Amino acid sequence: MSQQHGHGAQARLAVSTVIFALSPDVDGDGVERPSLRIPLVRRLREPGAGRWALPGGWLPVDESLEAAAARTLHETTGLAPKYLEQLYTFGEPDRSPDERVVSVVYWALVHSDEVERAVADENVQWFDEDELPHLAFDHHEIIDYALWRLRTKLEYSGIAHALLGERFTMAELRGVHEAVLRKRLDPANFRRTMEASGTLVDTGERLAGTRHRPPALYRFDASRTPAAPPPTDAAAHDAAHASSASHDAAHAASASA
Amino acid sequence: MSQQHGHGAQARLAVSTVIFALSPDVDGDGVERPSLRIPLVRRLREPGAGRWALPGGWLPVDESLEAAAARTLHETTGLAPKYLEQLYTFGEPDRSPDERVVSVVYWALVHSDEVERAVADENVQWFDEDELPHLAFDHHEIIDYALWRLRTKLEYSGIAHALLGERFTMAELRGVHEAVLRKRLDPANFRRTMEASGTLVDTGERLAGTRHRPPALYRFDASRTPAAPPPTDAAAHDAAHASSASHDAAHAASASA
DNA sequence: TCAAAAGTGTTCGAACTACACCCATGT
DNA sequence: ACATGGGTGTAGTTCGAACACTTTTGA
Repeated sequence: MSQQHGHGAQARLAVSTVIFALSPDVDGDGVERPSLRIPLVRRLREPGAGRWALPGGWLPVDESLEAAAARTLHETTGLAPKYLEQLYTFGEPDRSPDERVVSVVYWALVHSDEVERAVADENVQWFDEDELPHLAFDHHEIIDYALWRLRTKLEYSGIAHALLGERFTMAELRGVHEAVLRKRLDPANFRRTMEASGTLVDTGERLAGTRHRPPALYRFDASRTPAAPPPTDAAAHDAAHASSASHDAAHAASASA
Repeated sequence: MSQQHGHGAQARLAVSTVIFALSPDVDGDGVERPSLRIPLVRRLREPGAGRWALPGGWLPVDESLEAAAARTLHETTGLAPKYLEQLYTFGEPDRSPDERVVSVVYWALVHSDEVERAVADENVQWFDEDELPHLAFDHHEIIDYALWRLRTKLEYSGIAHALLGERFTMAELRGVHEAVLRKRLDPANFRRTMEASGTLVDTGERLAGTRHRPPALYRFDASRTPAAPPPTDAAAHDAAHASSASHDAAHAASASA
């Protein structure tokens, strides 16, 4: 029952992404606390023309959800995400004034290394996490949710490195945590916690040019990641690292009774 | 760019639900360990006709995602879910042989009180969690993921009660945890952990008719639930309790650059 | 030699585990 | 009275927070 609606009266499927990156370190010496930044695009057509919105687009019939999110991200920022994960699917019937649109939303983390190359013109701008403009639709709620996810996940998972470059100091890594969690962390305890996680590798190199004692440079070792969740491969919610394809799996609607 | 595809070449949107309930307690005295059961429907048409699949259907244009999941659940089991939450959206292009189908999957917990009334005929059957039949599409992966979610969430959230009735003993609640987590729990420590969570209320009543000392009956107090996540109201992933509407929010595809 | 961050050691208390033990009821 | 789960007490352990302290560099 209630199955055949014909292909005409369907909701349209969109994919959007909440992209996070760190503000460039002003001094380059790690003294300044970095802040979280999010790129938004200006809507050029109705509904919501002129307002800022999340980068996204309609889902092409032959493209996977994750691939669409990655493409969107690249088209907007010019960068490749180091981390990409499905966030939630928003689909209230009344969210878009004209037609029914269901949006599968992803969230992404981008290297600070490459942020300098980021696109930014009059229609694409990066906003500070706590200085967001008036947004189209309910994109503000979506971003709030993505921020909550990021903060929650940071506390039990080693994703902070995805916002840094290949090599980083312990202080830089701590700076990411402090910026995201919005609170100071004890350097001694932070170091021990990270070392205990076993996901960091001391490269042997040290960062010269600081005003004082040169800190060790670490890199993240993905192979040492704890245990990944059992489900659909990279399991979307609590695993892994972008790029790895096939988060998604098949399914088709089934008859009821 | 890459925006207008026309309304013809779209993916179709389906909603499915993984429903969990406890097997009826055989003896009624809580001695038997209950087990998790999942209702499946037999597909009547191609593709995958004859195979078992998750209850679900096409998304009507004017129905919210959650409402569609709840309706599906009711049509299949004849019951109302006590807990309903979005799980993940599956959308690989090749999952369904004929056309592109994107499925928004929910998971639900159902009262054991009402499970007796559950529908079950030749096209709707309840299967034990570890005795699933050959499933259509990748529904097995989806169920595995839902099971992982259930187990993970049980450990930090008080959702176990949603599988029981209004009033329950501490041993029954522990039985749910043991059945879901597949391991024995220390009765003393379990009791203290639950009492410390502050979400249980002693009704003052006691369960008579047991072979020995009558245990106290508790009920769950939703108002004492810890702090709900900030985002979109009930916040889908880590909050809340079904029924409460408006998980979802608006969004429409936006132009890029 | 001094400032400042890198990095180490130690103590404290909360939270969880294991397990001994008493309590109340039906038979 | 006794078997059986209901329910309480308590000691050991683990883990993170707090903070004193030593090390290493540039200026």
